[in-house]
Amino acid sequence: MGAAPGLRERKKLRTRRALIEAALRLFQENGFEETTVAEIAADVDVSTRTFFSYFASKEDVVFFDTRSRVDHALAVIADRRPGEPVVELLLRVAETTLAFTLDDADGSEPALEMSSARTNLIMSVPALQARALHLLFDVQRELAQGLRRAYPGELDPIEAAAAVGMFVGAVKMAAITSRERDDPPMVTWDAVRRSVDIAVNGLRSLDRAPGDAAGSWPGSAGGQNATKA
Amino acid sequence: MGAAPGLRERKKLRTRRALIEAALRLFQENGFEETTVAEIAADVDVSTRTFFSYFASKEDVVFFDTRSRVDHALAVIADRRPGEPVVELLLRVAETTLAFTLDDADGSEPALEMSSARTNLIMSVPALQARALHLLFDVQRELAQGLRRAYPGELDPIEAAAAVGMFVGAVKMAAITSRERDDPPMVTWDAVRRSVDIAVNGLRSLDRAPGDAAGSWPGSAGGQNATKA
DNA sequence: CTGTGAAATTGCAATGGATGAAAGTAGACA
DNA sequence: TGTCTACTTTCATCCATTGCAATTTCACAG
Repeated sequence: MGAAPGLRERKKLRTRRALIEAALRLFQENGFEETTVAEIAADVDVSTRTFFSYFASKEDVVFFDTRSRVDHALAVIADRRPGEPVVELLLRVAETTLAFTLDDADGSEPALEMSSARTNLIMSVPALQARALHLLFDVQRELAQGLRRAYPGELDPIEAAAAVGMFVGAVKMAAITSRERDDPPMVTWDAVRRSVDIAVNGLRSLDRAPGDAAGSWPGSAGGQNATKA
Repeated sequence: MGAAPGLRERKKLRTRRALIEAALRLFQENGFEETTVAEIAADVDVSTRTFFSYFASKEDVVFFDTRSRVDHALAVIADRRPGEPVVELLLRVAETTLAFTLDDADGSEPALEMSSARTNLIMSVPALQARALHLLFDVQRELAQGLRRAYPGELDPIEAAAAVGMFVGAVKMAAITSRERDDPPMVTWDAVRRSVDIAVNGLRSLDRAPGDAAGSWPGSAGGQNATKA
């Protein structure tokens, strides 16, 4: 790979990171809308104009590490195991992506703590919410395309799109619903598992007699945590 | 309901409609970004400031009829038939909402033609895409809540959220994927039906031997249209 | 070293969306 | 007819975002 990054590159990386850190800190301390791009730039001692040569918008700083995570997921899909069912692959993508994220998505920052704070920030700022949803949408298209390529002749574009859409859709709504109720991480985690079960087994499974075994993930709580209805 | 709308109300309605029509027309003719709010306002002979007392943002004019459609869907959910399975209800919500939309979502406008042109506009303008996704997200939360209320004791918040998320997610991605390839309406329609089938039967159903009967909607083409993979 | 070209940064001006405040105007209503 | 109130208009201002031209800073060949 690239041997000598070169001063220029290093400097750019440093500036980028500084902008990210300053931005996230200021957003935390003073709020997103309250913080102006000028302030962020000033904090890093660059011109406002420079900020926009690093990020397309004020919102985008917050999602600085999205790309690497998506690429990771796409890689897993591209390397799908021969004969592996679509469900299995999607499950594996979810697992590994999470692991990758918790590990160290980019190359710095205390992933775990920051991740949570950032999620709160995103959920509480409409503009960020919108950006996140838009980003997620584009990601889904990429995933669907990757899935299609991984199963040539077996999965048509519509099926791939629907599969990704329902999987992501289920997890997204479940996760958000859980976080909204201030569920502790473990409970939210279980909510995600359950939503995956539902996606795997279909909407029909919701109408079968409750107490119906459906666990499809190793370690699933079994889909039975009757949260306060 | 309200008997005499009163001149004041009528005038307000008229202004609102005029703004919507002017905006959509200008967006069509000159493009979304190219059109300024000032131009729209000028076209209707009101101040720019007034525009913002009718719509929170430039984007929002485009989604003027979303509210009524959502309310319609929520009404269907609230009136769910006793003993009706969740899947059935969701299917029915989709059906009736579509019918309602084609009919006459608001009270004017040639629903069909406009609908398509508007979708194209939305899909081609990032800002509108983002707004649409954000709106859809909020809608999903409302639907999930409605669903939860419609099945007290039978559906916990997570299940309701996951159900709505996967259903909407599947349909959204399938529909968009189809439109992107310029599929004719009929084909797109079939794509939606197939995505519903997948959501109903679960991701597992994708890995079963192809040619597996799965039609769950009256008139479904059978989920077999092998679109050019 | 040193010149030179490419890449990055900066300053500056302008556009346009969005909001707050004060003042004006016109229906609603007694 | 004369308020009361809702809706508009003006006016001022903030701030994100972008284009442009000038300037600075590396990378690199000579």
